[in-house]
Amino acid sequence: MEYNFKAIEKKWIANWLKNKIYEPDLDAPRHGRGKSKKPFYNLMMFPYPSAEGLHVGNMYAFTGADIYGRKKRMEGFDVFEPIGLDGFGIHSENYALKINKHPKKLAKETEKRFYGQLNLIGNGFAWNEKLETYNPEYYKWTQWIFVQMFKKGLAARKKAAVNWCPQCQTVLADEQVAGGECERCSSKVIKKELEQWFFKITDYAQRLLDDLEKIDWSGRVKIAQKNWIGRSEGAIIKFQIPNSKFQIEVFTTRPDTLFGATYCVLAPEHSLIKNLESRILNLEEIKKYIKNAKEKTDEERIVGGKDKTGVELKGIKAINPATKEEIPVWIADYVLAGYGTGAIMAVPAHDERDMEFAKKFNLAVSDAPLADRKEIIKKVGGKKIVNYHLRDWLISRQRYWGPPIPMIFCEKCGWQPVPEKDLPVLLPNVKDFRPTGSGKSPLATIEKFIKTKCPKCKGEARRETDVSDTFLDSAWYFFRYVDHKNQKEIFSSKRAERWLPVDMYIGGAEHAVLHLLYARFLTKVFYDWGLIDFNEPFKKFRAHGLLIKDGAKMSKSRGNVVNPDQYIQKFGADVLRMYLMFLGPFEQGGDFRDESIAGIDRFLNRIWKFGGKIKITPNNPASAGLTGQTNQNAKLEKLLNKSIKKIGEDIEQLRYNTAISQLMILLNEMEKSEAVPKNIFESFLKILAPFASHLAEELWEKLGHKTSVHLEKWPEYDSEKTREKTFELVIQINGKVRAKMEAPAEAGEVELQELALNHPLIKEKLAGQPPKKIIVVLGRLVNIVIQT
RNA sequence: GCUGGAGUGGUGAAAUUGGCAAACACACUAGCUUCAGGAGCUAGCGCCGCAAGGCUUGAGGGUUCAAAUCCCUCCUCCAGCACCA
Repeated sequence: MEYNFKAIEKKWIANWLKNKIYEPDLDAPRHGRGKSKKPFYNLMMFPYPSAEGLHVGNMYAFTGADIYGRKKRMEGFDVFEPIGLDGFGIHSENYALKINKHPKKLAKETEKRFYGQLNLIGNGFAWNEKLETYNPEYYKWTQWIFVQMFKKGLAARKKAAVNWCPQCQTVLADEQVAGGECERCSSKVIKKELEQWFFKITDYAQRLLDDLEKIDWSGRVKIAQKNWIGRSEGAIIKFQIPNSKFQIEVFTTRPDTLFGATYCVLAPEHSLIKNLESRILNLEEIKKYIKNAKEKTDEERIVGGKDKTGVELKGIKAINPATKEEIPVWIADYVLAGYGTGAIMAVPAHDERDMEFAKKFNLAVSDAPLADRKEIIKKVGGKKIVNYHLRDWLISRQRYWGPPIPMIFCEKCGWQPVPEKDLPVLLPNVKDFRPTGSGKSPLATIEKFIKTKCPKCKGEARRETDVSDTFLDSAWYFFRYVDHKNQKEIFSSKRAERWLPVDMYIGGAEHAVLHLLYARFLTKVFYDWGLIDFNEPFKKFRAHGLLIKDGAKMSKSRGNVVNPDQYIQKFGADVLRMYLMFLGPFEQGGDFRDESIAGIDRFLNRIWKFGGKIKITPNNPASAGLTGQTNQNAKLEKLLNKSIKKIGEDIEQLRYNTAISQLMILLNEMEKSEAVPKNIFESFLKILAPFASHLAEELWEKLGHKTSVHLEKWPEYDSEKTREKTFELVIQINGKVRAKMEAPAEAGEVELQELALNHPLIKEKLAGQPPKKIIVVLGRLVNIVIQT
């Protein structure tokens, strides 16, 4: 009978749903008591639903995560594997703009489509707990978080030069600018001076850095976060401006080079410049330079970096506190306003950039010796400080498709949070959701929305019209999964205590300094508020690799994006799942090539045929007597035990490619048998089950089982049975293989040496020459070293 | 420039962490089979060589009885950060 994957997969998807085999009891007591099992929160990064449908990259990530979860379930854990949609935000909204469909309408359609597809990929999702970030039941709590942040002093409005994407017509957080381009639409980002809402993630910089030590995460992601936080230790040193009350405060990591500081440089935005205006002799020139610098994009400032620009503040000098010499003061845009004090002391002898600048403008270069690192700061009245590269999280977005920021401005009382009882602030259903281009959100055009009462004085007031960053939605969704219907509180502490923190999290490395950093931040904030008793959200995180097609990353612009639907249609979900996992190590990614799917398709068909044809003998092969078949069974049993061990270890390390190859080796061997003991075939189905979830289930049922193979216990291996009685002894002469022979596994050094020296081929090669040295590696090889 | 990671057959990749390089597949070749199809089965398949044999893990050197694996020098590719003082 042909393997009818369509019917079989459909049958089991319905069966699993009906029997709720992937729905843990979220309220079960923690563990130990009664029948409740140990909880295991198996999380994957929820997708943002683009209308093109599920990307094969999503399926790759989800399959890898699901296999891990399925094994944990079989190991006796109560596995919780939720799914949802990150449907609010610029990505979804930009697509809505492109096809000119209202985001709300589009969301309903993509939701249906995505859930339909996700239902077909063979994952063990807890469908009852699904959530979408654009539902008021969800974003009510996103807004609640904002209100608490404000009340606790962690949300504040600041005027700053912020990133502005001219295409998306909104501001962006630093983390959402990659190489000077908008993370979403790849437009060049420009700087704008605007007043915006920020979350004070910088208050948590040190904790975010320190706690990286205690979590089990992919190394590359930890390193990326560490670099992003960018701690550097240094000092602030003051340079007095003669005949004035002003000083230039500079930040340096090398105070010991102070003697070589031959000029100072201020960032063009530096506030001191205004104070000194009356004394600047070339004020016009300076003003022109400042104006120019502000209009440059980041890109221009960086690319222009090779050719530094700057203007001297004529009439202004500064005194080097170490040498007491008067040195010139410049402004230049190679000094950044947002880092350190926005001013530097330039030491051309020890800094390439300063040297470049000095050369261009013919400034003095000093080769003064280094000062003593320990004392110098005190001597010149400086102070030690720690600086971070991390900036505060810019949370405002001048867009439509997000949770309105729940704040109200009153002329009398200032900014007031919307009272909790009035949440959610519903996103109004406007017709024109397009960005206005005026620097304001589309909500700013809706009088009815804006006009409100001040919660404090009840006077006339207006609402904030910006929405919050979509990364706020996704920074806490894993908390909500455990209690997504709760409308009284963000989540119950009972459920959080049972299920959180997340045991295993799998997702893309591209979120290293975005989602993964924000989620850690909010978790620490929740901890400080007493909502939870842990301060890291994900105990274990593994970044999966990237799927490549035709040698390049899949992207719409290249037109090489693979949609899983057609493959599921043609081969079935099991084949696609296994094919994706067979491509290469999960954490490394792989090259998607149509032609190689055939190998997995054949493999699963062979399993199917084998399951239909084989004669199955009773469990105990020893009782069958000493026949040739028994020898074959003993061999099979040994291979099975080895396979259970290897596949178990491979899954634990996400090395699914080698686990699958071991399954193939096992099938190859089983096919050589005329009859296979029932217990061996059953074990094979169990270790196959995490990979080919439907096929394994169908064959399991065919063996007469009434319950799901996915609820079976993961087989144990007998280490006694993985051990061979003999091994192939490799005999080398001067490190080159000259002969091989069977040798007893127990053989000692002397015995192996004897065996090697007496081997006819070796005897011939040696021709009576005495060995200089003999190295014996037990259970492996003998290397005979002779004179050459 | 800085920080990580990686370079192994025609292709995707394995290699018990210093012990037989190329497992498992794809593609290819030959044969069988077939109501001819992108099906199934069998065998072969790193390179040179008729063979014995020799060579082979980006390049070069080193350590070792033994190196894809450790050390040094260099080259290439990928990812992230980048005028952060």
